[in-house]
Amino acid sequence: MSADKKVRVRFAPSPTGGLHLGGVRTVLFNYLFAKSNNGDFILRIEDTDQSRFVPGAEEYISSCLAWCGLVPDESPQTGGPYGPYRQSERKARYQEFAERLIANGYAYYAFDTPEELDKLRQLTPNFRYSHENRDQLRNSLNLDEAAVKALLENGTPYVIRIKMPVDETVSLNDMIRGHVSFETSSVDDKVLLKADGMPTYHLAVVVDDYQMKITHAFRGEEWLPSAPVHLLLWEYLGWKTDMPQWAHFPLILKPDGNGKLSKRDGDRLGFPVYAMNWQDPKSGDLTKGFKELGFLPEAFINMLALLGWNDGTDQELFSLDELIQKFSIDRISKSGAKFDFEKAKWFNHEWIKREDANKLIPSIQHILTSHGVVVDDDNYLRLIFDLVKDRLTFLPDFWEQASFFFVEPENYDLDAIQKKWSDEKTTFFNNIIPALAAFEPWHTEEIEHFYKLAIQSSGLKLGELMLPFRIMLVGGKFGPHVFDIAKLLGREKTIARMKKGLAAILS
RNA sequence: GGCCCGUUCGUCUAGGGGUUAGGACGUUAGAUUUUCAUUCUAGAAACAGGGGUUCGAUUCCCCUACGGGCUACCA
Repeated sequence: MSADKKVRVRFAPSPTGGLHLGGVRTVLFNYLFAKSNNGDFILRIEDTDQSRFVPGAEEYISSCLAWCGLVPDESPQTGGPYGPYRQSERKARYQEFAERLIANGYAYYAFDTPEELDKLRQLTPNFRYSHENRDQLRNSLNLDEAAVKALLENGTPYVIRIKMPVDETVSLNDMIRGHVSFETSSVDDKVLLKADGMPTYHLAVVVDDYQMKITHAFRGEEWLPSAPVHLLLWEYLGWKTDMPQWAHFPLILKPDGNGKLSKRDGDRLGFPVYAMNWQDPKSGDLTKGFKELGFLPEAFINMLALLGWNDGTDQELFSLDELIQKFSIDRISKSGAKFDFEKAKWFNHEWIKREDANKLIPSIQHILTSHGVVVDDDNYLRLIFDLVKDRLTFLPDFWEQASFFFVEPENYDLDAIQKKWSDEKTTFFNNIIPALAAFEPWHTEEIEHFYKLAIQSSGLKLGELMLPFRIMLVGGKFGPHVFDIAKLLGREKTIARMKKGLAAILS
């Protein structure tokens, strides 16, 4: 790759269901690399497996990227100069290149049926379709030309396989792992073109990366074993000088034990794995996403970025812009990272605290609406949010922490105060309620001062009269500073709640 | 089984031939908040093992162990 080429990277998911957090991290690293190099980020849909195609999955993936703020420069939706961006729509191209490989002796037709191969795999331990036994199978390597021609002409289904060379070493210089090499003899003759005329990943990724002028090909570590196939294809197709630079990202592992994190682990351990809610169109099953749980996209992105990458300092909180500034591939670690939901929660908490409240108001409004509450004063909502945001792990926690501002308490935590109640306290409240009703100005500090003064002159203890006041306004032993609550509730509601609360205590 | 990748506190990680091996999450203990949470302070907690190389290895090399990935007409 010459240095003056514009950086172009791609994320190439297959539209088979929910978008896994590992997928989002791959997107993120691609995106950060592209944007930090003034490059383009491309979304390409790998829909070559028709049997696994799931309707709606492509749109879902785009929505997830949009929510995360990782918007592609070119995609099936937006188009671009190197389309189409769906592999199913590029079908004809692959056939042509597969034939070219055969013509040049780098690939061959294979007529073995899947059933025949299954049988062989059962019968022969460690069966591989490779140089060791390809001359005993039904393919154009051992069939004579006329026989092959006849098979082709009468429509016998076939696949095209790469002919892996014997005893060669292919190697790549991975941007994360450095020099990695493979012996070609130990690699199978992978299928390049399937019987339905669609390419497999191996062919498609090379053809598309070439035609879309991809400069850097990043993917998960699970692809490393098939890298020699791709390397050879770049060479055999005559494009070696245009081959992208490779990087294989470490895997995201399950929190307990080891192994790749899967959707099942999330179900089992009680946390989301998908970026957004995903409803399977066939089964109707709904899988929860980070978005709907109440994660801020900034927190989700930040958490993912730190799973396998750091900037070398102690900083852990980064905005997307900061990440673009500071990202570099060579600070990605080589080893897999276990996903830690506790830490993910911490990131969200931090982002709820630091995010501009105005940005969150629409989401807060949405939460209130879902509980049947309408608040038309955004400014009032912002004041409340600022008061309770320290106590939120997820955005929807706002309801538990602040609903009493909008809905009068129905039940009171009477256990906390009733048994220590006294006539003196009743007298105190009977006096303070009308006094507050006339008190000016209705400001936090002034109310607090006035209330405490009243306690003093009553001869009662401060501690005995704080909690009852809180229970009257809130219903329970929680919430922010009680005089802040009174202030925001307003005089009228405060007085009404005190009266109602006192009645409940005395009942 | 074969091939490939990896290994620093429980977890995410910094570091790198000579350090009291640093930070964060979680955890423990205190303080503050006359509610709860937040916040603050302090503590416990790690270089997989064995060989080299070296005056000196957690750091470089090799082996072993362990873990993971791949091994489909799936990506």
